Amino acid sequence: MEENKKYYITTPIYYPSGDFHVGTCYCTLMADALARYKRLRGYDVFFMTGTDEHGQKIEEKAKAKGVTPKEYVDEFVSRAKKLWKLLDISYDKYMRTTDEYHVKAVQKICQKLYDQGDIYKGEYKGLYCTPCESFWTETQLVDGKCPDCGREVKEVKEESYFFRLSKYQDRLLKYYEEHPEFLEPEKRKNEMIKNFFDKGLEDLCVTRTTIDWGIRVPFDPKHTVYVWLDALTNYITALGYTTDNDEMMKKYWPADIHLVGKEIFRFHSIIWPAILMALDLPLPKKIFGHGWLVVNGKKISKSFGNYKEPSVYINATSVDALRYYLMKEVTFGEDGNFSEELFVERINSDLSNDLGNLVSRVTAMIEKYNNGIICKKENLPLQDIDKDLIDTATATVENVEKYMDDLKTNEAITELWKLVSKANKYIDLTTPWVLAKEENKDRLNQVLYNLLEAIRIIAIPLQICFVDTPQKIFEQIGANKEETTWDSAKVFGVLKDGTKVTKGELLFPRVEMTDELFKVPEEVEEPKEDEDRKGIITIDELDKVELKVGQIKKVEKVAKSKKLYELKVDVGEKELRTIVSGIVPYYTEEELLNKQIVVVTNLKPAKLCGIESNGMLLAAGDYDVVKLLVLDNNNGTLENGTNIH
RNA sequence: CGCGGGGUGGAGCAGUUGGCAGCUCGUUGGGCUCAUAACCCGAAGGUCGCAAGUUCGAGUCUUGCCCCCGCAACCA
Repeated sequence: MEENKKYYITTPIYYPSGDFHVGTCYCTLMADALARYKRLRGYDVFFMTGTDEHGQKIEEKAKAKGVTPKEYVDEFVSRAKKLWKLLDISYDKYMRTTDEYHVKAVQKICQKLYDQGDIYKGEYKGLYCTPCESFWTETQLVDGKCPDCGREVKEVKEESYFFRLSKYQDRLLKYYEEHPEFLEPEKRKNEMIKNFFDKGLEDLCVTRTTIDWGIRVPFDPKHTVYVWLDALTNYITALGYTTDNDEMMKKYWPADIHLVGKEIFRFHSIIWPAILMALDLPLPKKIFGHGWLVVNGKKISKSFGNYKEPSVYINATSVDALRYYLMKEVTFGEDGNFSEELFVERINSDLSNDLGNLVSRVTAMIEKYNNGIICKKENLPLQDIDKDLIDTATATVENVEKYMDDLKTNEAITELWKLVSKANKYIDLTTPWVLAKEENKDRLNQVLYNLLEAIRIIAIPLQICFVDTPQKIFEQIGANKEETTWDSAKVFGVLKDGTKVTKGELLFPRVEMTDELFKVPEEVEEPKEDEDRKGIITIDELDKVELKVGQIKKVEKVAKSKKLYELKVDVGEKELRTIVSGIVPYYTEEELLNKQIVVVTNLKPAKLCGIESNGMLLAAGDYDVVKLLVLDNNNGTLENGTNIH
């Protein structure tokens, strides 16, 4: 067993521009599980999470809310901490890039890199939209114009400082080759090499003059430090790097694992190691890029209607249930599917039926047949089924260790459930209720004791994943502290004779899937009020909208697009109107042909995929359902071009 | 030819270095009554997207094609 070993694990520091959803929780929960595992194994764990609080977006968000950037991020951080508390995240430090020590350390790092020539002054060339204050690349432009506002962009040269990333290309590649475990999963490493190294790394722009909300560059204060040197460095500044008090740095660096989402894997696998090389610091041992959660098969997004506050799931079930689902159902490193139906299914079958029911039936029998007292008989012969149970139990923890060390979290959980299943089967094979009837006390007690031991051995590694349940189990089976240590789970026969067992409340009550279960509580609609008021129009304004009966005469798919039809519509004019409409997923060409529909005829023309659209079809629905407003005209009396009031 | 991920029994997934195709749920027949209508045993159900190739042998390697998803674009 490794003595006095340390384990430094980090999540990314989150950017306070959006809301947390189950996907964001996923990363932190997995990091938490790994941290808990290492603590159980006796490691000195330092687990850090936090927020990346500078940058233009924050400035804008704060402005929109009418608060200072600092007030804005403070508010966000307090919400984040509340969520982590709800999820029982066992972080040791919450890192904030606005903290004084970080700001100072980043400045020192910049200065050092500048002094040694790794940062140099250059020119950043880009296409800039002044009203939007944004840079765009050629490919992002729409018809050569700003994709946000449609206005002209101009080429701007901005004085900037660059980090000599290209200088480190060969060293990085060599490092990857010599340390195959450095970047995982392997497919993501390959992606990096293929996408970036094969093309050659370019030097990296690390300062901006257009952003005010950031750390000042010490040798040129009109510049602020851009995200790379500000955010990535948090992993070392939090340990006191560059300060006199750098004991933490000595103790915990290099990090054992940076857990990051696949979208920021690139920064962590290329830029961050290069910065560390420049600072002459050892590299983290592993950077793991996990996948994303999709909800009901789709990316989590408010516009898909599949976004919910994580608390909705927790309040309807339990923290342990959510933690279980994410750890068991998602293959670590791959994308995973979260669906409410599957979530309920897992709770009922795995947690209620298998685990919860096992504890329930065993504790009930001990109370019923032996007044809740454990009777340990040391000298009774073991039958084959006993040996089988004991062998499985004593092997379980070592298998869990093996899988956890390989970051195969779902396999680790599966391993535990093999023992759950074995114990349930053992009850059926030994039929304690028959033994009780036959008054075969010795065998009955032996069987019940074996079952309690199996439960104890299950509950110990369960602490990796669960935060409440293991304690409840320990209380029910009367296990004390020494009987719940990690190593005690490798030994069968730890619980003492005479221990009191108490059947407690159900660990996991079955959950019924209803519409109400995961209902989002009615929100006080704060920002909407203003919009509503703005949304009210007068009858005169309504009259401005010209609605006419139109008939679709010709339908053609727009080749370049997945969603667009080019329609020729008769609205009673000499020529047919060309209208481009994004309803390919909802209607076939045949369905549309000759339909009479409602058309907005005085809408300003717009180009879509190069085709000018002159009007708009009215339709009901959102992303899932779209139904055109089709006119009921079975007599054929309604003429195309008729006004609609 | 923009980049990437994926297509495995009804559903959700696993399949490490190529070697008789697995898991959970669901369905179905039976057993049990200690337990949260829970538990246990048995059964049905797959030409592993399509086609070709390498091989004694391919879900696993190569090539081509089809489809889905994400980024991007766009959603009038």
